[in-house]
Amino acid sequence: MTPPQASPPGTPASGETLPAVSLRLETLKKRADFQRAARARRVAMTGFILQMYKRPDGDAQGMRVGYTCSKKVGNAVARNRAKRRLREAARLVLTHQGRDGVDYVLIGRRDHTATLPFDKLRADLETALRKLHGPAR
RNA sequence: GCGGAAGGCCGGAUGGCCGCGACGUCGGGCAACCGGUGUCGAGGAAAGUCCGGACUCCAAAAAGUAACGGUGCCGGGUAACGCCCGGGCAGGGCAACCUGACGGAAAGCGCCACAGAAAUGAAACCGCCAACGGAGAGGUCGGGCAACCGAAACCGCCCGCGGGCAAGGGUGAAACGGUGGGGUAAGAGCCCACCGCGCCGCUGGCAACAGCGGCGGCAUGGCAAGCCCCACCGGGAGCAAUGCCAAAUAGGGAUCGCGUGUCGCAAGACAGGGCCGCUUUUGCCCCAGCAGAUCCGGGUUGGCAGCUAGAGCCUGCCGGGCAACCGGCGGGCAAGAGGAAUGGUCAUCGAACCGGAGCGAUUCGGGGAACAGAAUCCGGCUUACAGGCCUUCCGCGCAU
RNA sequence: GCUGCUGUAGCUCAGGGGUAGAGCACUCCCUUGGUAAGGGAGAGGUCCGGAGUUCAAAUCUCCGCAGCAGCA
Repeated sequence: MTPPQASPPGTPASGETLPAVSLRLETLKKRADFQRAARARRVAMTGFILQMYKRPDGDAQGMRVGYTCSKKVGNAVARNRAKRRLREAARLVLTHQGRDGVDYVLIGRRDHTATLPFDKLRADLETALRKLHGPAR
């Protein structure tokens, strides 16, 4: 999985100083990445649970996002809809406020992810990001 | 107008902005890729995975057969089906129409609890009947004025013995044809009529079957979604199949099987052995310290193909057919993801539903769409589903 | 996606056409100074749901609904 591409040792691996630059979103696909994020810091909101894993310095650059909607969320329609709304929220928020070198995982919740007003969902994501970015040091 | 039956269709619409997936194309870049642009992008059930196929692998195929499984009125349609169409029969409905796992119980085995006399070649609990024997309280007969005594031909009762009968009773889901009449000691298909049943013949039909006639004289209780018999069909596994590339690990261990002939220098040939349950035929493999089978352990949880044009769907005309469907000519449509694309938002219009006004047509405000998301692909079935539209038909009521 | 298996008392399971059972747990009583163990008595069921076959279905058949497992 993800062979290390050995970024130049001189590069400062801090994406934390450039929040205004819009970053490309890469989708998380490997099971191992999800499991690693699941052990990391998290914050729960009404519409979702956000997990954030800071990859070690020297790893590949770029921000990655994963989405998880298990069978607990509902049937196939509810799961897909929840995933799409999370994806749209991530596109609007994380491209501006996300950080480089970080894996985010958004987990859908039963009933709320698919029905919450989108503005609320988006605002919650911003709040959750502040909580995770703030005290983490 | 009210109530109902059948078949078919739709199942939110239009537009703007920002995004997503696939393919094509243009530009930039050595390349990874980036940017622009065009086209296409969920369903009637995409679902359940219940049937049938295509396709792939198990080495391939044919014939027969055993076991196992499936189907089950008849005929047709189809690549095939447990599907569809038409017909028959049975049941339901006033009708339109609907429903039906609908072969065989006189090949065999098995089961039929409880109750009941008896649960299937009948038997006989209560009961019915005549004869015989007994008894002698009643009627009766004889005697006597009467109390009473006696008799046993008749009527009825009681007891006994061996017979005849199965109509009636009661039990049960079911009791060895039903109803009526004759008949008899009492009864009984014992006889007769009708109905049912069975057999035979004729007619109609490809057939299931129907109609008519004759005969039999009741023999044939139910269950085959119990075993079974008969007819027909079926090899197994599944796209996470399967093939290829790359990476990685210790090419590890255990069990089973063969242990090998003749000719030939050899190649090979012939025996022999093995290979989808078995047999046969064709075919393929083996002859070595090995190759084979099964299992355990270890590694990888990457990429590409399979992967979307096929018995395809829709439709116009013509032809065949009652129809399902088939044939011909023409037109149109047709997603291909892979942690898995259809989303977000705004505007306009909007069905159900809720509230107000009105006798009502209607109108004002609120509200903002059911079940549900392609995962190899087709044909069906089944299940879920707010609401709406169209066509045909039936019954009742009113008018003519 | 594909393929299997299982649903019976609070829990673990029997029963495979004829009145629903066992063990543990629960309630009450006995025993003990008290508790456990032991003994006795008792309560507890839409047999996952709906149709069908049958006189009769937890059992046989069909259609659903849940839960669990396996397969790259």
